[in-house]
Amino acid sequence: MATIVDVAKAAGVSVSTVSYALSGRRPISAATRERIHAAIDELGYRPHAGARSLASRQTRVLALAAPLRSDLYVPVIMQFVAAVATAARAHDHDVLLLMNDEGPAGLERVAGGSMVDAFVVMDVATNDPRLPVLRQLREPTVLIGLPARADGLSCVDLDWEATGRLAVQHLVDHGHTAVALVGPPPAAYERGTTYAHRFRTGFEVAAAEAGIRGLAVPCEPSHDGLAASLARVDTEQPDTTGFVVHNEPVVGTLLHALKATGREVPHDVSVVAVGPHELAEGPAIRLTSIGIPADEIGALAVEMAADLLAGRSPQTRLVAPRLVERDSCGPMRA
Amino acid sequence: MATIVDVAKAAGVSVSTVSYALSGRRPISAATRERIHAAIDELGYRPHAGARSLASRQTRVLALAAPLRSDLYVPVIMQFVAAVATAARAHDHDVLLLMNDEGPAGLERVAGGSMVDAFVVMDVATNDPRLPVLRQLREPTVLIGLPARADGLSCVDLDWEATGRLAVQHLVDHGHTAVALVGPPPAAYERGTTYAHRFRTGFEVAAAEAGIRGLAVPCEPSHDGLAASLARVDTEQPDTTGFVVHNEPVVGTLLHALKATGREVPHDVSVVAVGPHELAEGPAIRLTSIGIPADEIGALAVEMAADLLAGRSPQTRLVAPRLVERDSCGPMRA
DNA sequence: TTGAAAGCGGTACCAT
DNA sequence: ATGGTACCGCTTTCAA
Repeated sequence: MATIVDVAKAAGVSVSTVSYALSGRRPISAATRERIHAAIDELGYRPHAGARSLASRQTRVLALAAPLRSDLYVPVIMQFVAAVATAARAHDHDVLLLMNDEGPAGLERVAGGSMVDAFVVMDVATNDPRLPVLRQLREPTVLIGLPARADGLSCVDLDWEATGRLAVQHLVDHGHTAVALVGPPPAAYERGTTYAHRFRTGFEVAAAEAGIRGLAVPCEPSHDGLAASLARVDTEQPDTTGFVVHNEPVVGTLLHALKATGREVPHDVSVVAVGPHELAEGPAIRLTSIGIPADEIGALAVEMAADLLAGRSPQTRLVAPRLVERDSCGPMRA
Repeated sequence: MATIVDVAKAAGVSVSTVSYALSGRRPISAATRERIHAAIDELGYRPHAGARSLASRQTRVLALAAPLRSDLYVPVIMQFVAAVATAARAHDHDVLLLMNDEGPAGLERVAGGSMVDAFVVMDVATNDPRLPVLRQLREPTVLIGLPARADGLSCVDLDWEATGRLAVQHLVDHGHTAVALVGPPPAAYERGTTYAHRFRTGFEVAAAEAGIRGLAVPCEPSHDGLAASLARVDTEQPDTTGFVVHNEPVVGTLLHALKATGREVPHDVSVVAVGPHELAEGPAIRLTSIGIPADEIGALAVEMAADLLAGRSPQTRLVAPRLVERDSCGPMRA
């Protein structure tokens, strides 16, 4: 492997000049820069990342703590990961992948070893045990999610409460007066995953404000789970005509179950889905849906990490939900 | 941040002694080791990864090149990623995540910068443009997949051909004489993804050897795509009674479509699915399926990378498929 | 505009 | 069993 010394020799300059030519931190004459770049190309020179991080105290690597566990909807997780990785590359950073199951220890290990410049942390719980650790670290953090207390840390997420309200509002606009939320599994609520709670809160608040009935039931992501949840809705609020599904895996199942029980979408009942557009486009009936802007949020997270590295203060940004009308919502049947 | 010098001072020894106490590359008296570890704990010392990699020429980081956006079934990809990350940690390595869309350049960048010790590469195409690059690198590579020529590189994958044969054999055992493969989308075949071809080959060979009819049709992963593929089967081989689905997203759709056209599973037709067990357990009918042992393969990949780093020669390992009988296969109807 | 050289924090060789 | 120290390859101050 060619080193900076080799490049310097080949270009007939000092190593410092090569270094500066690369970093642009001091003016270099065009001619010199020319020769240096020629030498670099010829030798196939690449700076040694370790040496660089040792001398400069920055790694150009971002740690991404992701939940590779799969009680979450995997395609969306993956979209976040891809978005962060892509954005990181656009900022000339690489991504070190941390699995959430390593917990706080993993963060400390990576930070202590000076392996990364900053952290992006996904799947944040209301009182996440990683938060106190992250606050102590020398490296800045961006959370994807919104914990109870975010002081000192940047946060970015979909505005889940607004999302819940938006879903209800859409059904209200269509005249529905009894709506149900088929939500995430009980485990998601218990774990303190903030998005589950915030969405349900938005759902319930909007229903109350609109003066309609709203029933929220959690749902296990399986055929039987959906059947159980739907049965609950049919029992506790039998005249429900508007459904909000915040549980990707059961979307298809719900549609089949509704049809099987003689309810046509959108003639008899309306459905608003929350999830990626593919999910909404997949079924036979194209679903009116609210997307999860994972790409945008992931990119923002990296942007905000860059801001923190540039010395700016932590901030919280909530992305507004956007509803796409398709074919699954109609006026309430008389 | 405490450095090794601080630790040495605190323990009243030389830095080399601290270094050796940590690496275990030379004997240290129990008493000394004791004092050193006490000092380390007290100071919260962590070796600087960059300094270490500079001096030792190894990073304890593994690069994982993963397809983060594609027509592949995301949950399985994720399972591979999780398995590799977990196994890497078990080997005291971290994972640097590379997205396949960076292509060969990404590999060269990371290798050139001495950022990793080895590569694990997913989603390998028959004549993958990354292969020649990987062969040139100083760092060893393990491919998850099986390209046309694997010389110089280690490979690990499910034995897809055996998987295709196993699926057919199971249907043959139940007396079926006309079977159909609902396969991956055309794009997967065109991209030269090796598993798509190998599976179909196994399917076709086994059908031929058993003297039964076998029809393979690709399938777009959507409601309409499945409808089109099923229509093709119904036209070209109307008496088909055995289905093999090698296309996770349409499994549920296929089941509904069969029912909608009056075919009961397993009474009228049998179905063998290829994919994770959750997929097989999800639908109303529990599906007989052949799993994709992503955890095992991911762990093996890391194991094999460790082998290469230890100086052993590249090898190819194909994992045997395992079929789990559930409720979707019955004897052919008379 | 450019060069020389002192670190950065470890590892591992050479001594004792 | 332990210590001293020359690197590893780059960044950045200090000088010119």
